[in-house]
Amino acid sequence: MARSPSASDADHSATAKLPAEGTQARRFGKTRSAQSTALLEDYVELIADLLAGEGEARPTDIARRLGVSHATAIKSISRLKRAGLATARPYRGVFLTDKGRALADRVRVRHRLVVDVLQALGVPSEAAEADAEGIEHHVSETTLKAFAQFLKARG
Amino acid sequence: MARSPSASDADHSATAKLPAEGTQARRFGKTRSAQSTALLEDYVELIADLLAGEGEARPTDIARRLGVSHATAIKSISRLKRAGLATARPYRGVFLTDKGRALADRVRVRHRLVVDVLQALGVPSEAAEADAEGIEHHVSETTLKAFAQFLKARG
DNA sequence: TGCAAAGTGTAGCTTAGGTTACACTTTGAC
DNA sequence: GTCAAAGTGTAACCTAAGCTACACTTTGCA
Ligand SMILES: [Mn+2]
Ligand SMILES: [Mn+2]
Ligand SMILES: [Mn+2]
Ligand SMILES: [Mn+2]
Repeated sequence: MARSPSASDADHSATAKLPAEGTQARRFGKTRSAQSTALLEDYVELIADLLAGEGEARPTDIARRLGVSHATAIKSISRLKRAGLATARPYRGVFLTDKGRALADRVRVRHRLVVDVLQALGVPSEAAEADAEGIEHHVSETTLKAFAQFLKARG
Repeated sequence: MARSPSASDADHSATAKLPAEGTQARRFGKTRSAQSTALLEDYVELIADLLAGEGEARPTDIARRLGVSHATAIKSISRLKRAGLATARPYRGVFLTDKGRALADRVRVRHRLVVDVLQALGVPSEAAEADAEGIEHHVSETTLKAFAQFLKARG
């Protein structure tokens, strides 16, 4: 088609609000990759909590808490194993590897921080908890630092 | 297996940090459904921006800005059509329906607000823009109101 | 001691979202 | 006017994540 120059060249756009193509693509790409790790993060966080709270993490408990079928949970646990985050033997519950425990720790801290910031901004606690469950996976290290700073400065 | 009572009954857990099963399941379910609309939201927002800035929204431009192949963009545009958010005729670009425009407006306002709050918290602008691209899809109406309130109160 | 209920695992299906490869339109430039 | 390059559409394939249905283990309790 040999790309018409009429509406696309340079920056003479009406509102001048579109970011550079590559910049925008990089941002969306980051978001997509965050989504692909979100599920792993939620699983390891939950498994760590169950292990700490109940002494064991069983597929059915995990499934019930996530609101999915046990079959779905079991398949995701396989993905955790493939990713080197968890171990599990048939009928014997799920455990975290060192790597899984390390991830769970980071994820738990981040979750807490996101909830605290939301509440500091005046978000009611149930909304803060619910929204944090999704937001946490998209908060970069840079943003995390700013959050910590903000909470500290604010007492 | 008849569920052993030993470690699961009541609330006598060690750390007492786990939310009620149903509450937690509801939160995770909300997050999952937000993820399923995130892609639609990003597409309509981008299409609206392209229409405003360039006068047209073509599959290849959309694909380049999202950082995906044009084939992927075209398939997602089909999903937008199925959802009643967009129209498109072969080789003729993409347009938004009234519903699509309305969604784009809401999404743009929300995107802006999230970026502004992040920056107000001290997040550098590129990180704010990048993180907002993911965060925005998980911000509830309740949280949105709190954000607006916070920005107003703070000048 | 056994057996039913609960839990676990697997198979088969679906949708979403991504890819590459290839064929078909469109259109600006010559 | 032609025609090549750019854009568009479609097919075939992949993985992730969800589901239901069904078969197999485990284990508390009668
Ligand atoms: Mn989460
Ligand atoms: Mn979490
Ligand atoms: Mn977005
Ligand atoms: Mn956005």
